Amino acid sequence: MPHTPIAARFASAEAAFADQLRAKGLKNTPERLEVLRTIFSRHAHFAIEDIVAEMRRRGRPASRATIYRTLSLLAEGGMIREAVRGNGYTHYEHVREHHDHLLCVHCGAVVEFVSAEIERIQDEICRRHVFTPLSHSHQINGLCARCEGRRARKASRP
Amino acid sequence: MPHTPIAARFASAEAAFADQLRAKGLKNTPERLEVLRTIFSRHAHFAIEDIVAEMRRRGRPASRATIYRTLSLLAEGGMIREAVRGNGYTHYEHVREHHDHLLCVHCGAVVEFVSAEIERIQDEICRRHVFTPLSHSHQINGLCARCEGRRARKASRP
DNA sequence: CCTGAAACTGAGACGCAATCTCAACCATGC
DNA sequence: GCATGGTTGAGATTGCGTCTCAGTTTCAGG
Repeated sequence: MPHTPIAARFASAEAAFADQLRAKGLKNTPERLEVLRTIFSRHAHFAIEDIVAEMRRRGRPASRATIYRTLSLLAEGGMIREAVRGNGYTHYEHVREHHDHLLCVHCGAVVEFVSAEIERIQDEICRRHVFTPLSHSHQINGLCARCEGRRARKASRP
Repeated sequence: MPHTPIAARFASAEAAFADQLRAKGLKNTPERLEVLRTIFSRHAHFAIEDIVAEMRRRGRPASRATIYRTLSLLAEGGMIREAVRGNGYTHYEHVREHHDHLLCVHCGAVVEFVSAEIERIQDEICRRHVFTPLSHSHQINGLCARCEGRRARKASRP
């Protein structure tokens, strides 16, 4: 196993997960480890089906129940989070530095954005409402430059 | 702040809805009108079940299918919008001035908030990405004061 | 007013993501 | 050994939301 940045993050995630499990008196099982590895080895955004498929491909299949359970644990531990809801099922993503999403409703493109200022204001709002934030989703739906251009070119209704 | 002219908005919503239906060659039925009235007569936020229950109480029951269909039409016409997703089912709300939501993941309570500053930053972000915003959802999930207190009390005796 | 084509409704079947159940299965400590 | 207590997976279950289709209603044009 080479010492790349990816491998490093990978290892620390494994360690963090192990700690979390130990702290709760839960067991560090091959299945759980494999879910973690599958997620962190490649996917930035992913749906459950991606994980199911990839684990099967790797010859380490796990049941949906186990994957859902592990995903909950990982989300609890702050290593992944629900990213985008809509269109039927939920997408997750690694937790990296925080960011939000622009979603093109026409072509489905996703652009990430970050705004420290928005984060700050959110905290302020939560304080004002005596509310303990756990997560948030901030998603702007609209048209990316290309799709907007394409639509403008077409004649629009009167 | 002036008192909201509920009756006026009500009438204009009916007219707007009628126009929308006519424009699409759809029919203005008692069921549709009743769904509109039920929504606008009281509910700021509501789930489908609220509408089902209230229409039954009023002696004008409608099937879930009809209600879902009408809700889609109203959303299309911009009179209501999906407000909060999570905890299983979707909440809708009237379209009024814009605002966003705090959702208590424990008891399901919803608090609204507005931030002109956040709106401004969003516009700025869209400009920077040459993105045409159509709608957005901004939702902070966490624990309201009451649920946080309850949890803290419980945690003190594991 | 009629009348018929087209749209609408309701009951229930269905689809589907997510959750739950439970018996068999470890891993660990005594 | 074997008892304890968490884990797994297959499949059942839940529950929101959508779809189907036969019977009903609307409304423009006669």
